[in-house]
Order: sequence, then structure tokens, then C-alpha cells
Amino acid sequence: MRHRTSRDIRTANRYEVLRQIIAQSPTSRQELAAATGLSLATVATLVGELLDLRMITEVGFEDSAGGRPRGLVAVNASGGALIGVDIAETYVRVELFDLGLNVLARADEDMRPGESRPEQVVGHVAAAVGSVVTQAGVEGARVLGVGVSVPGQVDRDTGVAEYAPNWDWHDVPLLDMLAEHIAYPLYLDNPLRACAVAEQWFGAARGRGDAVVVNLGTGVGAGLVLGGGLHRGVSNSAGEWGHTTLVLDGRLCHCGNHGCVETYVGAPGIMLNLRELSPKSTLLHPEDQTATIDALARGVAERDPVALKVVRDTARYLGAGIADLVNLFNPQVIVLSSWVAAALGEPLLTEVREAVARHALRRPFAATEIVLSPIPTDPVCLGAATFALEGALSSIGGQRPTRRTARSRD
Amino acid sequence: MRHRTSRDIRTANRYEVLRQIIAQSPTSRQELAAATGLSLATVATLVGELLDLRMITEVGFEDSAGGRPRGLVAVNASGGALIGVDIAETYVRVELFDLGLNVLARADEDMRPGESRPEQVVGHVAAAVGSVVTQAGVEGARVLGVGVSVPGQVDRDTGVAEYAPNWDWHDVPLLDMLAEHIAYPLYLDNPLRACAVAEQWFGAARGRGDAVVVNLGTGVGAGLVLGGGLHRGVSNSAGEWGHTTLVLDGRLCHCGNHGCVETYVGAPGIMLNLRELSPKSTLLHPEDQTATIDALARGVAERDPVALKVVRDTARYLGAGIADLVNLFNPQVIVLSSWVAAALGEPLLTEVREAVARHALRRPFAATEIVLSPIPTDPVCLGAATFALEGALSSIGGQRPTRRTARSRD
DNA sequence: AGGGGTTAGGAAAGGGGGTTTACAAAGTCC
DNA sequence: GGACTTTGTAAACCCCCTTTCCTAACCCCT
Repeated sequence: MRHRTSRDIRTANRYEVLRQIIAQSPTSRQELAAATGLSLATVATLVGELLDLRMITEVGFEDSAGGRPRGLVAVNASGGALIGVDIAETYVRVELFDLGLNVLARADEDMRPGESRPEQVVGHVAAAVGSVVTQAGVEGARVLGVGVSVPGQVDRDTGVAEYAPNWDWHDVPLLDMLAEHIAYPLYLDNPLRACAVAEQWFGAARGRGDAVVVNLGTGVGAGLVLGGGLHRGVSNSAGEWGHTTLVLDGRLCHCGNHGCVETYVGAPGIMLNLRELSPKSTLLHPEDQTATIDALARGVAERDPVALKVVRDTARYLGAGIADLVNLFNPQVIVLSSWVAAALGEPLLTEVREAVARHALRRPFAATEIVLSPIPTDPVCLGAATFALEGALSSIGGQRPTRRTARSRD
Repeated sequence: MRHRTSRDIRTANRYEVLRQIIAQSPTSRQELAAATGLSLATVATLVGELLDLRMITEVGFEDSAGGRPRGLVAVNASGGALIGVDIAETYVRVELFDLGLNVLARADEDMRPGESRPEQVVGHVAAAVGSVVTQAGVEGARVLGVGVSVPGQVDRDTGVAEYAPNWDWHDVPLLDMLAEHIAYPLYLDNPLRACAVAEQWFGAARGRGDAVVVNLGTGVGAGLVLGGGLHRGVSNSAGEWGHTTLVLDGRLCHCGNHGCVETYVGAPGIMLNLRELSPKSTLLHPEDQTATIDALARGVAERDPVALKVVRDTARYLGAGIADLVNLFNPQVIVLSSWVAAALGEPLLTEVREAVARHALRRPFAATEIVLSPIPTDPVCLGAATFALEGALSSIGGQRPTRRTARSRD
């Protein structure tokens, strides 16, 4: 249990100020102070730091009520680039962002079922990272860092993928291997936490002390934002909500247990819900999760009774599971994220809200918002890039206090 | 989302030092520095503060390896008194502690089923508090504070019991009402968090950053110690684990939901497990939870097959539920607390460990210890008193720096 | 008995951090 | 052009922790 130091306070405040600037660009120091609750002096110092780092720039002035005009600052989009890497079971996706977190370039690499050796995956990642840097035409020096998300349990400090169930990896020194191909600072974590941090910085969890980001994809999990920070647990594997028991002695899960949430609301689980209801439905595309979920979404839009029923059943399971999260964590907001949530959208959300209302305790439920993720792009890449951003912001504390040298503002 | 300030660091360190002193009295500054990871200078300042407050005293010297002997400090048991109040459905229990957290006096007041009005409860509390102060013969001035635990949802800042399901209280200004009868500083919270804080200070969660305290009584809940602090949630109702769904469409719970954990592993749930297995068992004492649980415990000790089976069944439910906690929180330790856990003891623990092993993910499970609470007395009273202790320690930050006046050591 | 070695603990200096206060800068209004 | 307003920086201050220096207190050895 490491001690909290005053430096942590500084880092947290730096995060908060930059978050706020990214969220609302351009903005004034006054507004930042009001939004963050910090004093004007502190905001001014932090803004000065960020200006020195060229992460933001002064962009003009705003009339004040009869006095000196407010100076405005905005993200300096071209002040650097961040790269997010989403390693999944069947593909590697890499996105390059500017500092406004806009996607400048993207590269996808498909991985064949056989390609599961770490060396092969590392090769794909290196190729894709090289590709986005070339595409975006940024000089390498401007890349502030590369965040890598890999499913499973990782040690973010040593950069080791301790356990990745997809490929049966054990203690793969992924970051060291990548470092041989990639010269930028590297950061490792898993998709659950990537999505959580993306919501915390840019999504529905912004400014919320306690939030749970529910990830609905092929697998299912929850990213926990508690007390303003990511909760990681003692071995960095907190948030394994997908293997929570929802139905005692229920469906068999690949984890060996029965009745896991994932077997009912993960994409394969939803397919099973559909198959059990209507084995011959045309909505069902065996062997293709994405197609099936998309077909369901279209079906719901067209008021197809089978699709409606499947979504309702799924929402019922999901609602019971989310109600548990509401009761346990009493968060301000629960965010539904990842591709299944994005595909099924509002209809799912509505049903889920009703189901949660039935299962959760009244008062905690009343305190909790349930929303869809407002993030339009791949949240895993964005979150991974955010790890790189956080890394860049933390490391500046380490070096000397960056004495501001005569910064002219004309 | 309030900001963290440098004062919070000080308070946390103060807690840690005093915790350590209470745990191991007498002790030296050197040992404290090693145990807390703080510098010697900081430890010395904090120890000085506590000496000034008369919470600890210098008690002698210890030989060092050939140099100046180490000064030893110990809790000054008679330096003050703390009172913990445990308000439950059918009784009010009040205990008075010295600063070593030893029980000096105890008072129990039974409440008849009809007596549910706040005024009546307040009357009982006031009477019992008066009683323990008289019994212990301490001067009133030495009482540092009174911690009150009431089941349900409370607002600890305003001292309002927002919702107490036992008596259908809504927004009762409990602390204001008590303040008319009790002149000491008052602190309000609920039994879940009281047990958690008791474990954090004096029990199995000491020194652990992440711990879950599972409360097994008539009701069931979990106190969450995350990142070294209590997690309260946005409306101070985090930890309502008892109403987590364990069996979809299972037993009806008084909360209106089906299949809640509480209906299987709360005392009434265990009685139902017994009744379903063997309706005419002599172990069953209808209308008397305590007697039934005690009978079960004796039955297990005597290898009664029915008792063994009931405990095994209960442990199976409990294990599935606790496995969810292991997966979600990835804590260092899970503590089983409250009277049902104490009564069923080791046999329950053994079965629970096996059941959790079957349900939880392998790696998080390997990182988590599961233990019985080592606290021998009523953990709720102890925890409530601890709230008063924490209050006394926090408030000293507010006043002036207590300039140390010539403290002679002869 | 008196010095040298060793360890404990206090006092002062130093480096972070945040806030308050004072003041210069840059406008508006009369 | 002067008075008023508002912004933003600089300086002073308080809090916190650590490092460094020095004295206190004890041991051992001569």
C-alpha cells in the first residue's frame, strides 16, 4: 500500500485541468478554476505548465464584464500525437490521435486463428504502429507515447501480460518485446480499464467520482472508477464482472463455472438467447457474432417480435447484473460501452433501465444514472491512448520544474 | 467530488501511526517508521502530537544495539474514553472503551417490537450512554466522542438517518435528537461500515489497501475498504451486497426482489435452508434465529449430518456470492464478520473457501485470503467507537498546531 | 574515570503543493 | 483623461514530508 504524496495531488489536478480543456476548448482560466474548484493561482500555474509542454496554446481573448479580457487557451492539437493499440482475439487495431483526441490515422491487422504466438502479435502491432505514423505524417519525435490494451491480466508496471486466456499466454514480457520495435514510451493495460479511463476523460464518467463502465462485447467486464481513480485491485484484475454468478447452476461458461453473467449477455450469450427462443430465426448467423447482433438491432428497429423478445430477455439478465453493481457500488453513473452496447443502443438501454429498476434497491437506483457511452470511436484505442497521455503528464513531474523562460504572447 | 488536500495526507498518516501503536504497544519511533514507511522525522512529529493529546504516553526505554536507547510509547488507556452505540432492530447495545479499545462498560437495552418511534430509540440510547459513563466512572470530560450505528442509509455529515427499513424511518434527524441528551461529539454511520472500519483498524484488514468485510447477521452486507479508505458511494449506501441476485427468480426477499444473497445466507435464510432439508429437525427453533444458529454450530461440532449438510449448503451459496466479490474487487482479504460468522466459525470458513475456489477465477482467488474476523467483541460497537476516534483525530487538524510546551520526561 | 564509537531523536533547512494577498496589466465607462 | 473593473502574475504564507545536521544518551575500551 504505497503512500499518497503531495505530488499525487498535483498530478490529479493536472489531469483534471487538461481534461476540462479538452472537453471545452477554448476556455479561460476563470472557467477552469470554477470547473475544477482550484484557486486561480493554481490553475494559472498548471496552465503555464501545459503551455510550456506545448500541449495547449493561447488562442485569443474573450470579453469580460467591463474589465480586462480573459485569455483563452485551447488544446494544441498538433502539439503531439498519441497512439492507442487494441489487441483483440482476431485483430489488432491501432489509432493515432492528436492531442484533441481526434483520430488522425488508423490501421487494422487481422490475425488468423493460428497466429497466437506473442512474436506474431508483436509483429502485427509493430507494423500497424509504423503504418499510422507514416499515414499521419507526423515526425516520430512528436509521438508522446503508445498505449497498448491486451485482454486478460497484466502487470502495468513491468509491462508483462501475466495471463491472456484468449491465447493461453502466461507471463509474456509484452512491453519489452514491443520496445525492440517501437521507440516511443509504452504503456500496458487491459481493455476494461482502457474503456473506463476513456469514459473518465472524455465520456459519461467525466467529473464523476464513482462510475462503473460496463463493457459489452464478446466478453463482458466492468471498469471501476472509484473515488476519482481507477480501482485495480491487488493483482490488477478487479472488474471481472463477466464471471459473476447470475444464475446458480446456469449455463456453462468457458471459465469452468456455471451461470456467469457473460454467458447470458456477452455476444455469444445473446446468440444463445436467440437460438433458445427461435432456433431457426433468420436473424441468427452462426459463427458470426457481429452479423447476428447487427441483425438483431435491425430487427428491433423493424419491430420484429423475435428480436424484441431477445433484447428484452437479454436486458433482463443484464438488468439483474447491473442492479448488483448499483447496490454494491452506489455509483453516480453506469456507462454501457463496447460494440454490443453501441449496436443495440437505445432499445437495449430502455429495457435495461426498467430491469434494473425492478432488481435494484430503490434509493441507490435513484442516485444512479444509466447511460450509453457517448464515445463515437473505438473506446479501447481511445483509452489506450489516454494511458499514454496520462503517462506523459505524470512524467513531467519527475524532471526539473521547467522554469518558464520568457514566453512572449504575441 | 471534493478535492484531496495535503491535510488528508496528514490525517491518514496520523491514523496509521495510532493504529500501529494500538496494535503493538509499547513500540518505538523507529519501529513505527519502519512499519508505516514514513520518515523518522514525520513519525516523531505525529508521535509528538499524540503525546500532546495525551492519547499515548512515554513508557520507558528499550536497549538499542549499543547506542542511545529507544524511547517507547504506548497507548494511554486512561487518556480518554470512546463510546460505541449499536442500534439494532430489537436492542440497543452501548459499550464504553478506553483508548486501547478495551471494553470498560456495557449496557444493553431491549426494545419491544412496538417501540419503533425515533423518540423511543433515542431515549434508550441516552439511557444506555448515561449508564456506561456512570459504570465506568470516567469524568464526562474525558469522553472523546460517541459513534452511533444505525442500520440503513444514513447521511453521516448531517447526521440524518435517511432510511431505516426496520422501522420505516425516513429522514430522521437522529444526531440532532441525540444531541439534546448527549453532550459529547456524535458521529453517525451504519453497521456495515462500522464493521469495516473495525477490521481496518483492529482486525484482519489492518494494513491492507483493499479488503471486503462480509457481514453475516440477520441481514447481510459488505463493507468495502478500497485504496486504504472506506468506499461509501454517492449516496452513502455502497456495500448492499445482501440484495445482490444470486439465483435469478429464486426466493422472495423482503426487498421485493427474488433470489437475493440475503435470503440464502442471512440467519433467516439459513433457517430456511434447514427447514427445506429437514422440516422437523430438532435443530430448528422457529422464531429464534440465535438459538437455531447456535444449535447448528453445536450440531456441526457433533458431526450431525443434517447440520453438516445445512452448513455445506449455506457455504455453497455464500461461496458463490463471495466469489463474485473476489472477481469484482480483487481484494487482498475477505473478512467474515458478525454473529452468524462467529457462531459457525471454522467449519463454515473451510466450506466457504472450497466453494469460493470452485466459483471464482483462479488468479484473483489466489491473491485473496478469506478469514474469520479476529475481533472478539461486538464489532459494530467497536467500529462505531472507532468513528469517534477518527473524528477526534481529524478535528485536531482544525485547531492551532498545539505548540508543544516543555514536556519533561522524568 | 574518561574518551571514542554508536544509535536515537530533535531542530533546521529544503522541496512540493495550494491559497491568499498585493499589484500590474488591460480593458470599459463617464 | 481619470475612475472603475476584471484578469493574471508574483510574492508571501501555510501545510506536509524528507534530508541533513547536531546533540543526547548509552556502550565499550583503555
